Amino acid sequence: MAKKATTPKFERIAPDERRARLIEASIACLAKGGIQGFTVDNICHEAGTSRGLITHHFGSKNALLAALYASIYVKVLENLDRAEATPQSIDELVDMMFADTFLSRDYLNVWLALWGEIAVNPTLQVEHRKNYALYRERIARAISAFARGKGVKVDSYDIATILISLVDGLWLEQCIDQSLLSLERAKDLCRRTLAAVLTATN
Amino acid sequence: MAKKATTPKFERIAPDERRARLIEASIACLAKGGIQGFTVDNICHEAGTSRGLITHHFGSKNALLAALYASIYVKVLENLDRAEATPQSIDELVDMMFADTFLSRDYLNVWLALWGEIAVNPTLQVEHRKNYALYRERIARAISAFARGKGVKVDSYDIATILISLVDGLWLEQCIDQSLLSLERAKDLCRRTLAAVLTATN
DNA sequence: CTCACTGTTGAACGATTGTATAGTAAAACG
DNA sequence: CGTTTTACTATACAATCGTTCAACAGTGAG
Repeated sequence: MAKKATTPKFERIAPDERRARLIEASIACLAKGGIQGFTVDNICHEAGTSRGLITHHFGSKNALLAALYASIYVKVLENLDRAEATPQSIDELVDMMFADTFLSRDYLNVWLALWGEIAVNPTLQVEHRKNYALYRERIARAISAFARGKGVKVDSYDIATILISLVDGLWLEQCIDQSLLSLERAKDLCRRTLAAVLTATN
Repeated sequence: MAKKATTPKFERIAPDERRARLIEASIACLAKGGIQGFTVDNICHEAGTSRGLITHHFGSKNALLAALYASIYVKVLENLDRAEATPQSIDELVDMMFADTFLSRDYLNVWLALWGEIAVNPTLQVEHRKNYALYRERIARAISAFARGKGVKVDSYDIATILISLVDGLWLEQCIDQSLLSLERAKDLCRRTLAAVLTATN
């Protein structure tokens, strides 16, 4: 036997990178099995680590869930910023609303689990309040810019709230059963509603 | 010791009645702790029975959840039938949408849990498809009747889909954090949107 | 009253839950 | 190279999970 050329028994990486991987694995588990699939066993198996790492890096499973929520909203806001600042048409505006990766059907169970937790967990509630305000802020700005371009004066915050709720509702119904409502028809109905609301405040 | 006047050790009631009570207890558990609170221990403690009864009356916990879902939708449709057939104003129509007991904040976790299950469980998916169709049917009829009264011609199914989604979305946001959106403001935004959509198709 | 029926109990089962912890090993530093 | 640090593994733990099952007991029929 010459030199020891054995492969390392485990990969030792920076804590931030490990945390990111555990969050990613957790999202996959949530997507697959909802909050019931969000177990230490599932997550660590998905991440390819042993079960001790969640406690080591997050302190508890609940803390991991909170970190997961924060991480998702960071990305949602980033994606929004990457999108065009001022949509030129209602089509563009609606597309922007539906564009986000996290509004894919795969994430239905993720959002359902998070919403359920937010309603119960005070820490997440505070986090949500902040994030939702930021989210609505940007949507309102986009609406405001779009309306100004058309020479229309609107209450952008009200319309942003309507639009967000409508998109959430349509997305939800479409996720739950696509045969009842396709994504394309959901967008269509959204465009139609938005057009009506924008001209009504003319 | 004279006659035996001991209180019975348990209450022996008709299977249907027992099933109803177990479903009621299950709803309470779901409301309190989401799908994580939906455990045999919790449910039977809430219902005041021993743990064997769920298997005996439903076969399994999952079957109980399916029965619960069916039971809720029966009541939702009943409530809708009890409501005025043809709303005379947009206010009445919107009030009708928000009126249902099951759109109380207490039921947020119940719906989140059920939606998560529907998306996964094929049996519930079939059940949902049927129920949602019935639900939309009645909403569409109400819209149609209302519009006819106003002398307006509308595509009542499209508008029903929009209205249901909007109500769901607004209700959701309002449940998750009331400080971001109150119920009264949600109704207000709903009225405004509905009015705009109805006049736009004029 | 006696018997059959069955709604109901409660203990027991193995599997799985989240966390604590002792020990291992990879990487950084001198 | 040797030492220190700490990311990491792996086991153990009590608690709880859903389900099974044998025995109990309330109720109506005969």
